[in-house]
Amino acid sequence: MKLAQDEMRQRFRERGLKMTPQRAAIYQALAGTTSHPTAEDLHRQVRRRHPMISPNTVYYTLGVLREAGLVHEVNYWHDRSRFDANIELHHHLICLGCRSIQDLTDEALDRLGISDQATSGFAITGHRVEFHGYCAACCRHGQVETGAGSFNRGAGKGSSGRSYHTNNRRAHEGLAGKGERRRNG
Amino acid sequence: MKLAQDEMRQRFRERGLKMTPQRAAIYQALAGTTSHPTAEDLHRQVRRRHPMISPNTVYYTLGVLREAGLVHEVNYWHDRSRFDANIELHHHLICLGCRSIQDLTDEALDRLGISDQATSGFAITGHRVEFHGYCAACCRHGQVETGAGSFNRGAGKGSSGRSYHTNNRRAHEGLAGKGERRRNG
DNA sequence: GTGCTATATAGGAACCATTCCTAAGAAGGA
DNA sequence: TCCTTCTTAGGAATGGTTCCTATATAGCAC
Repeated sequence: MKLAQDEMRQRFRERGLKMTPQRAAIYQALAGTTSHPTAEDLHRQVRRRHPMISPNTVYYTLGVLREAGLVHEVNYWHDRSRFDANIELHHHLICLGCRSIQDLTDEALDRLGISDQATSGFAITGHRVEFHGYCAACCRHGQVETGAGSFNRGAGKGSSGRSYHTNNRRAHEGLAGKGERRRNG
Repeated sequence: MKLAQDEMRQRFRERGLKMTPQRAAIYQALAGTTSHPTAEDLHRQVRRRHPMISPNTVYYTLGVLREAGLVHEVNYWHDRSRFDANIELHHHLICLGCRSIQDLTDEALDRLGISDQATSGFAITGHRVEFHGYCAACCRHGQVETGAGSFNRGAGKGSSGRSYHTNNRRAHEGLAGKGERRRNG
């Protein structure tokens, strides 16, 4: 959904946030997608209209928006944070193949509860359900894995999704080291 | 639960994993707690009996165990991965105060489902429910926050839990920079 | 408008959990 | 006992994110 400038300005003002072109562009970009982009994704997109914007500004702004309750941050893998401007209660479908995240709204899931005795003094303020599996595209392309424990597999910053397991095998096979990384500057 | 050596050896053998003292110590340490320790926590604990063990070995071993389906990895914040030897279906109580994670078992939650049309072609293989709130200890000590959007707040590697928001304020207040970090060698 | 002040931005350096690389060591089977 | 393969330790590297700082700008008061 494309947000009207006035609507955005009001949301910012209500929370005591200054409105700047960069800030507006970042929030607009996030509000305009349901794909849960990373900070880097957002930076790349916003840079089209603000070539000088720094990653730092994107991180800082996302932090501010998160503090203000205007965006959510999700971390299903340990590689990078992903963001979401949908702050209504909702749930997630997490694809183990391509790592995409889809929103899921379901009133029955919204109403989940558990007995006080099961929580032993824990005061619950909210909840969220995550469903794991394979998105339609991954099902079509046969990305479905059958191995055990496939969720939360091989993330990590320097690895572009390789698992720890490949650690030494790669060395023995003489594969390229740090050359073929994701980043394309 | 303290695992018998035989039981552990069998679990490893079933999955084609070699059994080493380091590996046994790491898995034993994880199986003996419900606190969802980090790799660093485990390294610290295992080092008491294996002073030469390297963090690398801990990371590698946890990766192997995860691949084999013997442990789960969770990433509720973007700071560090946390691990769990409980591989039965269960759910989590996540404290927004001290960031502790408690296991929660509940058969009704285990049976959650959604209609096929709501998932639009997504093939579900599993699910998990996360409840957010404040643990009993944090409730006692008045750690409860009332602000909006308090989940997933200010994580990040270099920050020891400080939020992005403090970025510039700290500079203006002239607080110490990188001196007072968590790590204690 | 103009001026003022607090906050935002950009850029560059730093941080540190995690991974990569490598050689030497150990487990488990023949 | 030997051999092969997987593990370990250590040290270097990686890269998402944060820190530091000077400069720029939003928003308010006049």
